[in-house]
Amino acid sequence: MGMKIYNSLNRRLEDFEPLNPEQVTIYSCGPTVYDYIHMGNARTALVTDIIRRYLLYKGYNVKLVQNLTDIDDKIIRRAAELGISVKQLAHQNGEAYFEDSQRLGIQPADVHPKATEHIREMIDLIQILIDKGAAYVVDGSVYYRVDQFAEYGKLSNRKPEDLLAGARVEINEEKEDPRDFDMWKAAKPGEPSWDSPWGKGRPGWHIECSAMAMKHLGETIDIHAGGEDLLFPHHENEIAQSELATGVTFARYWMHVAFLKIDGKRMGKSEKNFILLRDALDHYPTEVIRHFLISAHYRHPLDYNQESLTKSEGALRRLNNCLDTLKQYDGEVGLNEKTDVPLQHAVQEMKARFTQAMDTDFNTAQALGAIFSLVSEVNKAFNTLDEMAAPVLAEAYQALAETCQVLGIYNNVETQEETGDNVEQRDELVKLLLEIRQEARNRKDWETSDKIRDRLKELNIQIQDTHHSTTWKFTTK
RNA sequence: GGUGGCGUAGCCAAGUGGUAAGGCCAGGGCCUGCAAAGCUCUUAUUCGUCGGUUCGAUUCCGACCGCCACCUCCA
Repeated sequence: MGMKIYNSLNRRLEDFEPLNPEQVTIYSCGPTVYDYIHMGNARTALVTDIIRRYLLYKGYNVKLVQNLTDIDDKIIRRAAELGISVKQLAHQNGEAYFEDSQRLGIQPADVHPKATEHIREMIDLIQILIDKGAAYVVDGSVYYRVDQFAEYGKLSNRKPEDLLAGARVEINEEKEDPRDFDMWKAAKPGEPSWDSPWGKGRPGWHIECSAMAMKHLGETIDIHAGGEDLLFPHHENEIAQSELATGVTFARYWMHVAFLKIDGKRMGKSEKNFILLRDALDHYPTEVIRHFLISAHYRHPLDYNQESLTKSEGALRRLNNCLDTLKQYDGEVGLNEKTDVPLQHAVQEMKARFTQAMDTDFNTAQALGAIFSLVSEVNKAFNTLDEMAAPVLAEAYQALAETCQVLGIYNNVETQEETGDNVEQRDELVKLLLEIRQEARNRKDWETSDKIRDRLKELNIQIQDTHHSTTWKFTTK
C-alpha cells in the first residue's frame, strides 16, 4: 500500500507520489531565533523529523531544508532590550536551537539556510515580481499586489471579501489594498539594513521562505510543513509570491501541525504560557518527551501537562523493560521455515500495522499501538517459550528496535562509555554484592538480602530476581 | 462577521457504515521469602445532545450545546 498524506491545500487525504522518485524534497518552516524554542515549536520540528525518518525507512532519498529566520521585528526588539547586536542574538539562539533539537533526537536538516544569507536571492525574486506587475514600490518598501494573483486564498480557503469584512487588517496608508503584504521593508533608523534597488531595507517575512526553498530545492517542492498558524497568511503569501514568479506549483503537499496546548489554550510566545524545550529536557528523557509529542496524531491538538508526561514515562518503562530483556537475544540466528511459533506472526503483524499506520498520514498514535501490542506478545512469550525460540525473539527485537528508531523512542546507544577498567571493576563489584546477597537468601537471611537490594536501588541500580538468576540494570531515577 | 477543527472509558488517545487499538492509573488473582518485572481478570451495550438517511451509524447528513484555533507577530 502506498502512502497517503493529508494535504491542507485540498483538505483531503491524498496519495503521496514524489515529483522525483529519486528524491523527496521537504521544506519545513523553522524558528525565528529571538529566543529559545518551546515545546510547541518542538512538536513541529519533531513531526518533520519523523516524516523524514519514515520516508528513509520506506527507502526514499530525502532532502530536507529548514530555515532559520534571523532578521525580523522581534529579533531587533529583543536585541535592543538585551543591549547586544541583532547578529549576535540570532547567532546565539540559532546555536541554542541546534543544541535543543539535538537533545530531542532531531537530526539536522540537510540545509539550514538563514534569511540574512539569502538577501540576494530575495531581491532577485522581488524584482521578478515587480517586473511582472505583481509588486509595487512605495518609499523604499515593496508590496505584493494580491489582486494580481487569481488563486490568492486557495490554501486558506478564503475569499477576497472574507479577508476584508470584519478582519483585523493592518492599516497602512502605503498599501493599494489592505491585503497587500510587504516583501521589502524600507530601513528605519538604527535597524540592520541591506542595499537593494529600492534603497536600504530588509526583507519581509514571507519572501525568505519562497527564495530559500526555491534555491535549495527547486521551483516545485514535494512537502512543505509548518505549524497551523502559518497557514495564513505566511504560507498563502509564499504561494502567491512563488507561483506568480515561476508559473508552476510551489509545494505539492502542504502539511500543518496542530498546536500544543497548555491548560487548554494554545502554547504561544505571545501568551507567555510556554514551556521551553530545554527545561522539559532537564526533567524528562528525550524518549519520554518524544513519546508524549507523538502520542496524538499531528493534526490533533495535544495538551501539555505533567500528568501526560508521567503517562509517557510509564509507557516508555514498559517498552524498555521489554527491549532490555529482548536485547540479549539480538544476533541469535537459526530461523527457518520450520520454526513456527505464534510470536513470529505477531512480529509480522506488528510490522504490517506499523507501516499501515505510518503510511496513513503518519499516524504515530496508531503506530505506537502496534508496537505496544507486540510488547505484550513478547512478554507473554517470555513466560512460555523455550530456548529454541531465541531466533524468533531476536527477530522481535529487530522489528521493535527498527520501528522504535523510526519514532526515535528507543535509545539503543549505551548511556555511558561501557569500556575501561572502572566499568569492569564496577560490574565485578555489583556481581560480588549479588553473590553475597544470594548466599544470604540461601540461608533465608532476608534482612541482609533486602538491605543489599535497597542500598543498590539508592545507587540507581535495580535488581530483579528471576527463577534462576538475578539481573541488574541502571535506572534513571 | 468569515474560515477550519475538536467533543470516544477515571485520565490520555487510535479507529471503522456492521457492532470500540494502545498506553497510564485503580482493584482482584497467579508468580515471588518479600519486592520488582511479567502474566491474568475487572473497567465504554457505548463513542457531546437531538433528529434524519440506512437492514444497520460512534462512523454519513442536519440542527443544537460546549471547547479550540486562524483571519495581527507566533510552530
